[in-house]
Amino acid sequence: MTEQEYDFNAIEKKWQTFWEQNKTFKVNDFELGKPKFYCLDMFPYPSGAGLHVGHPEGYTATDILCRYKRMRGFNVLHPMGWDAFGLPAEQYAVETGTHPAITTERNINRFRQQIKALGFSYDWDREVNTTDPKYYRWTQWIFSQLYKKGLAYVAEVPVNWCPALGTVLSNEEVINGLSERGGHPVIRKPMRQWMLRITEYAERLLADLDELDWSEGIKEMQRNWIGKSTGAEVVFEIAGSGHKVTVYTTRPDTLFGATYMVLAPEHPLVDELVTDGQRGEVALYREQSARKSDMDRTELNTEKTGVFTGAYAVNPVTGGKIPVWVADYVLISYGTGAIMAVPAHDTRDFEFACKFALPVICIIEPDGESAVAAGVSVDAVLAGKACWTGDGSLINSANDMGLDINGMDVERAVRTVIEWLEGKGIGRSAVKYKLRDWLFSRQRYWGEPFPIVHMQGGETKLLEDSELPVVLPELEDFKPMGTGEPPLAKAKEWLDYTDQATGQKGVRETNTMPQWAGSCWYYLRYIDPQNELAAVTSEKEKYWMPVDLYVGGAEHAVLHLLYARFWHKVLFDLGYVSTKEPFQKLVNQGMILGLSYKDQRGALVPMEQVEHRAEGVFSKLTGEVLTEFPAKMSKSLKNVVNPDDVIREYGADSMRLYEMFMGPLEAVKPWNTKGVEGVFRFLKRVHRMINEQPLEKVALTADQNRLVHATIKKVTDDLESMSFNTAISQMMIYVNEFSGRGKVLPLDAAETLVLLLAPFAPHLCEELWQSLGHNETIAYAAWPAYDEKLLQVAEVEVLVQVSGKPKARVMMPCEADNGFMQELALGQETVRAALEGKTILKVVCVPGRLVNIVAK
RNA sequence: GCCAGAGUGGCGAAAUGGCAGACGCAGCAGACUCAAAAUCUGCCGCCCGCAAGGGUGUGAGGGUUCGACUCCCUCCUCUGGCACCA
Repeated sequence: MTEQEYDFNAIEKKWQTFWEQNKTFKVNDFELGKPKFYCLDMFPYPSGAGLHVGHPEGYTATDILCRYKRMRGFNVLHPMGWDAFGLPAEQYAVETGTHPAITTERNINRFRQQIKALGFSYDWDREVNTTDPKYYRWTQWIFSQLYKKGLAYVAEVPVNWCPALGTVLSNEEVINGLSERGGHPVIRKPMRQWMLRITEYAERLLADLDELDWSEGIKEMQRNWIGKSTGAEVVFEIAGSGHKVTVYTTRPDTLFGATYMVLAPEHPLVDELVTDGQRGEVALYREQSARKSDMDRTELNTEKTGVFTGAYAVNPVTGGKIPVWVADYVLISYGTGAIMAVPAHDTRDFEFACKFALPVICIIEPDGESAVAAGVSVDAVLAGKACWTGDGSLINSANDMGLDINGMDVERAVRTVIEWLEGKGIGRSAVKYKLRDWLFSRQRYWGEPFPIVHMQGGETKLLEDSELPVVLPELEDFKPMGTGEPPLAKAKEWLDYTDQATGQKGVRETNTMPQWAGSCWYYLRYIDPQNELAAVTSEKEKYWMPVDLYVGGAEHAVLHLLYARFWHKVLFDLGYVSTKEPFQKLVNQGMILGLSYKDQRGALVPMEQVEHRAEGVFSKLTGEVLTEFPAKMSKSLKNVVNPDDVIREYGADSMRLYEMFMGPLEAVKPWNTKGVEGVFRFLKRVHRMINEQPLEKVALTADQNRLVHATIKKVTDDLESMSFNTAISQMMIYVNEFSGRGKVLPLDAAETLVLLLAPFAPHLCEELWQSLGHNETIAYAAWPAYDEKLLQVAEVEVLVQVSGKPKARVMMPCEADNGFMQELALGQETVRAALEGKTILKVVCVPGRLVNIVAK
């Protein structure tokens, strides 16, 4: 055979064209006799910067799995699309006047071309784009369903208003009180907003997590976000007035230790309760805390503030009067916006009580042992000089109204107090969640319009399904008004609406939906992307759902995944989808970091000032020694790796293989271009081996056969568990064994390798498969099977240890029994020498592995 | 502060109770070459030793076990998330 170079460029172009022209990866619904496999990637936001090396990591993993599943006879749904609404395109439009639709289309084309260059086996006929009216028509339709079900409502709520950007921002877009883009200050401002009642689904969103095959870490993050707590609501009377205040507490057992009460500054009863003497001070305090930005709130975290209202509440178990304070460490948005303060057993209350000299009454004697472990003095707690939040024994907790919990532990006391309160009708057990309703409107242009019209009569009208989509109007000027009025308010003609039936006039809703909307249901649209009569037809939905595997970055651990689950559950309740949960299995790929450098003072040094020498890494400017460390890729450090460059130099197959070889998919790992050269060498070797070594139809030796079957087993098992890195290692071992200049290569060994490697390096393997004489694509060739019997060896090397120290290695039959092993081991000269003058206490035999002789 | 995850050679890592460091990168030595690239061969945790060999070693300390990177307890460090949620 003639020498051929591994021309990855020609090979990759050839097969990408082949797949495209032959629609190799077009998938049909309802394939007979094939199990389905729905494998989903988190679709990208097509930014102007193009793909970075993080995107292909997850995409490569899913592509390998999809190609493997096809070879195993699965009907595989593997689609791609674009999450294209969002702020960057709109900002760009404001700056340049370029319509976001144009920017978006340009970016999508770039992304599509970059993704195709990696040879992913997507069914491109199912591509979706959230900004396409044919798509967002159904996003609007789902909103209609939410609205009809009473899950969408308008409320005046405080939002993150950024005056510099002239828009509200979501909580995720605000970092330490500054806007994520531009770093402008953000203030709280009440505005009329659309909200979605996600809180109504809090319990199910929490409970159904248990059935999902997600990492415990992600599930725990969702649980914490939903933040369920159980406790009690207790009614306190305000002395000398008819008012009652309900507080929420998780520790009703500590009621005897409640020495004051705190209301949130925004609590509606503050005005009613405040005494004339305190009115001025309270008003001032409320004003101050209302003005506090998010940044102030986080920074002032440490120091507690508050003022006395002058009013007193009556502790319902002691009958004692306790002062009512106003303080912003109590949040109006959680619980009832009012608390009973138990400084002896709550760290925040303790801090506050110390600062304002409020009484501290200990009513739980700490467990001695746990107090010692926590470094807390029991005497100090009993004297009210220290705070104890752990378990213990109740003291000073009895009254003459039939309640006595002295001596009980916390758990029993909680139950007893709740029963007592319920009996008296002044309290009840209660469940609270941290989860808040979802602020669902934005004052932006580049988002889905709401299917809502405000009629002249004041009525809010939901548009008929036949009136969808409400298409975004063309605008010349995308700038926000600065008043909080959305840019759509400028689309004068579009705004006017006339009801076809009644002739009534109205004005369209000018807010748009947040970027999350489109991504809440895209996995359903892939199933039936062209359907103009429904978001998805029921038969197809039943066939494909749920998503069997969902892969994406952990940055969406809470929000996207929670929002999508919420919508899915609503659609489930309405009978539009057949599964309770959308994503059965979820895997989060770890971030790929760039190599970064810092100088002696710890200052970051950009890549272009870094010089590599044999002795180490130095700064080109100062000549000082630099330290290498992995950090997030960033424009400022100039350490962003562009996949295009990698593909140009080493090819898409090397790029794919390297990203999988770096380490476990879920681990965070640093990029090292030198590593790409390693897998590139491996692929060159495979290419050379099959093209240049004499290929013969010869029988494999027993050792070769064992390696072939062991490799099939290892690669198969590793693919099932998504351990791509070790599967690649095994194939390297295989190639190291079979390759060599002039060495005869058994045809079976060659074919098996090409089949096993095909999901990882599909272009090269299609080419090699063809050169091995196959006319069909390898994409649907049968996955090799292994024979467990061929993995077995007649004899194994067994390690003989004396008291744990290796002393000899002995070949023994695999099925040797303990007696035989022991005898053989004791017969070894080195073993006998080591046992000289010692008594054997015990012999441990592990068949096929080792013999350990314990002697003294 | 709370929750989760992770700490193994110069580097990415492997081994989930049985010979730590497979596989790869970098490095060193050699072959081929006028030379370079590519390719091939060998070495490659640390310490002592010319070597044979010995000692030591998976963040630290303790425990369970014939045997621990792996299981249990305490602590330290790093990463991610949440953060006055009563």
